[in-house]
Amino acid sequence: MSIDFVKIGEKWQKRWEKDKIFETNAEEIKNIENPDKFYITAAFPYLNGVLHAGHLRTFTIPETIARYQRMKLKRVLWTFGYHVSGTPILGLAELIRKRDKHTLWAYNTLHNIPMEELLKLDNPKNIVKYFSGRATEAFKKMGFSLDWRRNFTTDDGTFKKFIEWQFLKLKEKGYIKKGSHPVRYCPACDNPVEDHDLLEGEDTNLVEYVLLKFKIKMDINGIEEECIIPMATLRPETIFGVVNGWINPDRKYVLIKVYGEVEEVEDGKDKKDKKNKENKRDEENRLNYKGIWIVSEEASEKLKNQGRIIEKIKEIKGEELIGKTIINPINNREVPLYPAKFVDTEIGTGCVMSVPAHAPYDYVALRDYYRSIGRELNENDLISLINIEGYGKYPAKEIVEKINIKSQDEENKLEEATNKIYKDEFHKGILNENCGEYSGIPVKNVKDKLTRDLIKKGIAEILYEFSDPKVVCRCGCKCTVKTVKGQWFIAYSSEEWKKEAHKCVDKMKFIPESIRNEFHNKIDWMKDKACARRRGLGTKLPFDENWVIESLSDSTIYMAYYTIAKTINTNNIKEEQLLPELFDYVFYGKGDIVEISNRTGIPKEVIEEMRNEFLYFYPLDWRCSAKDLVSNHLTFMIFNHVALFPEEFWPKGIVVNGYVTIEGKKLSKSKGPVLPVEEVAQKYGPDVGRFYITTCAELSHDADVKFKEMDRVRDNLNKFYQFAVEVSDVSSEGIEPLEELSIIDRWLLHKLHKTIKIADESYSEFHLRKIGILFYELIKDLRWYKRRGGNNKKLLKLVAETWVKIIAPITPHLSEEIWEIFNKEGYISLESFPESNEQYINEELELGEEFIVSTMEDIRRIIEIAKIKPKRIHLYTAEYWKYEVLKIMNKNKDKNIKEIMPIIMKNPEFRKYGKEIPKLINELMKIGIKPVIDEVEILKNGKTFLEREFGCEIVIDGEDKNNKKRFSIPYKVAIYLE
RNA sequence: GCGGGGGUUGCCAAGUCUGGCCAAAGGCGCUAGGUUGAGGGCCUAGUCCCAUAGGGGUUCGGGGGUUCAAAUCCCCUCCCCCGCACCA
Repeated sequence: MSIDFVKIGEKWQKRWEKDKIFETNAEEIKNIENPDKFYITAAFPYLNGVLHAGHLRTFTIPETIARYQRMKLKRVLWTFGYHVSGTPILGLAELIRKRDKHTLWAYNTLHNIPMEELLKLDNPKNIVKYFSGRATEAFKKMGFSLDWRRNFTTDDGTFKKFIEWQFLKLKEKGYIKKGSHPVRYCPACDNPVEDHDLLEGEDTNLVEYVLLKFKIKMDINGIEEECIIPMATLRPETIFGVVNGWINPDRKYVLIKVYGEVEEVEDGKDKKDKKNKENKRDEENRLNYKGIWIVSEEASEKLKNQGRIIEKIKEIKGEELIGKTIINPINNREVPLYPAKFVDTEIGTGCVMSVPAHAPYDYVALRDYYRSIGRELNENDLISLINIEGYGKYPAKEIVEKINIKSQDEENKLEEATNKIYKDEFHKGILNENCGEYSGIPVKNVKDKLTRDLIKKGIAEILYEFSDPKVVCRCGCKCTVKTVKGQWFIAYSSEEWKKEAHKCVDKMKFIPESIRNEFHNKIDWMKDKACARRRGLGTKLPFDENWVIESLSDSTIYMAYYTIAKTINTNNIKEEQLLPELFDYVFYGKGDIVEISNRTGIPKEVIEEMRNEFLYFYPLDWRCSAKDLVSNHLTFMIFNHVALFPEEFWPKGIVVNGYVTIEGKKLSKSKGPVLPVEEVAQKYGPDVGRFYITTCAELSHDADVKFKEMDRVRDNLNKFYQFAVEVSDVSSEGIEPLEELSIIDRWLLHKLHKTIKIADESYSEFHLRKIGILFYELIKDLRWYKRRGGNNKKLLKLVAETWVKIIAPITPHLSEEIWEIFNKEGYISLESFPESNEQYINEELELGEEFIVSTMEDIRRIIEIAKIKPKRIHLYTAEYWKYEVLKIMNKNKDKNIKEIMPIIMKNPEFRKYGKEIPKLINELMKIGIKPVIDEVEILKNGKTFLEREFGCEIVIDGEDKNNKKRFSIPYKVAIYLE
């Protein structure tokens, strides 16, 4: 007879729902400092598919903890919303509308959507509706104890009002900025390209080239004009060592007039001016003339894409530039332009500066060039700018000679040499006396500062380039880097904001603790984040309706919205009523409630309820998520909280779990496996799924779902059920007083109370795997108890009653079912967690059983090796003085052997065993320093048991046969088989 | 490159913070026995090598060190995974 986990799942879910036992309301606040509440959330799911095994793991963790805290009699707020902002849902709708074959296949088979239903999902609205329905279904089928009145999607009008309020506040605080921003762009599609729209080059990064504006005199229409020849480099510090420039003589270069746009500075105050600024005539005036530039033809396109307006004057061939003099803007040094074929005009500007002291390419190219004009390159031609340990003044020269590079054609060798030199110089190099005010600064620290300084002086600019030129859009066209103008940013780079965020991280709790540091690092790394996009679902920026708030930016403080969502939803409050003043009152207590009530048309009491819900449940106690959100969402959450809420409402803790794979395979929404949550519920039943997913791996580790192991979980839960059924008709009332219980009963009671204690701690530390281990231990203990002859029905019932509560947070349906079988009143979900009683905890009982086990193992071992079938087994406990030694060791646990030895030897009684003592101590160390137990008593008590086990007579401390007794030490009896 | 996490006995996976009960939990697989008379079953024992009395030997990516004692602490080194953003 076994239990149907699916059936009991449905049974109890129906009852819970009918009785609304998981709906939570704030209490009238008595003590804001320490209310009896517990507020936990998980990062809500993005709904472009069904919930999968990864969601199951991340969400079951807080679900279990919520149930545990409820049993600790806290008022628990635990609910879910759905994330639908951004472009993926739009993209999915598009694919379904186009009847994309792969998409239809994936959603039909992997996400389990009937084709008829699937074909209707050709617009975002239907997708949101469909998947939110499926998600809700999945949560319910897994028995999640959620307050559904607080559910919403990020596309709901009411939620959008909340986000508008958030962004207005951020702007007021000066954390919203406007600027330009480089993006990956497809010229054919005329659109920014997202990761999933790429055919090739997903791993490509943007690299910042520094353009150093060298001067050059050029003849234009008969007039000599001063032009700019921008040298592109990744190592701006080498500007101090330039001895010439390189031009590819065979390629096309252009002379262009370059204008930069004056950045519009948005300080949030001059909204009235804004309209004027957009006026065309004004735009002309905002152009900033930057002179005539000479760059490769390809580079001129890039400049155009990256915020410069250009006007072409004429084209020339590279060779026309050869031999001309260019002027280094940092020191006005005049150097010549030489030809070099290695110059790739597709990279940078097609103009390269030559630093032969530190760049192997330059060194070899210059040597080649000099040789072609009949002279030899020597050290006087080089300018050293970096001192580096292990190298002389001219590292490039050194390495070229060392690995014997003969000419520019030896590209592999040159590449190798360059990598080596760059790496060494970057990590170990220090700028030398040729670098003016920068001398003495390590290379690795100088780049940013120098670049900033040079830009400020007007002698440098930035040009973005892909780290790998092969970036191809889905349409087949090569992508470029384009600067988006007028982009809105959240100013996460702000130093004071970072300071607050660090402070918050310092105060928070983290599980695992090691991620705390990751948050600190991430905060330091934060740059301004583009927070709005041209398309996608979500909220429009309240102050610029051309932009939609980007999806990671509209989900940073929504936990605050959960607290009031119930009031908004149940009172059917309309979005128009949710004015910013209302949120100001609810979250800040600002403004006059009567006035706000009049303005919004929301009754005063309702507003007060919202205020109270927020005050009661905030701050958030725990935020749960998988580890992929650490570097984005979770960090943003911290930033936004510290910006928008006073310190007492900052989040208190973050829990991060690892990923999930299925039979070793990564999850994939489009390729599988997915393992929809509903499938787990239907195939295994909710409790089996919940137990497995919370206990199959350590929290922070990745978990690999193995179906076979899930079967085992089902078997073990079933075993527990059988055990409960067996004792269901006895009462746990009237168990004998402790002194009258048998050793093995006392042992079981000890184990039970110790387990409660450990389970309690484990739950509060999110150590759910431990609960699983304890559960398996219980099964093992019960087996041992029976084997040892234990059969106290009342006690067994007590164990069952206690354990059914201990695992209730993980297997609530099974627990309810057993609770009902036990004829208990009410729901176990609302019962209180068992409490451990110290009076039953006695470690010696456990040591005693371990002693029996190890004795049995020893006997069995001897039987096996000696191949004897004993007629009689003699057991000898150790001589008295050996226990005395162990006692001394127990008293001096903190001391090492060297220190203990003299303490023992101080006692003259032990001196006569002088030679034996060090050996004994060593052996005892091996066994471990355990308290002395009454071994004779324990053996006597277990005699019958041992005789049954071995099928022969056991003699304890009888006649010393074969002189065995002397080998006995504490915890290790001497054995003689007869 | 920067930042983070890892490498344990056939496999999965504890142990590492707080050195000694660590030849190293637990699970899977495998082997033997029992129970049962078939059907994902239960129980017991074994599963690095050697050993006819509980012993010995070699192990925890590799190398070195500290210590009476190291999977655990320190130094060096090799390998694997993840993140580096505007994308959820």
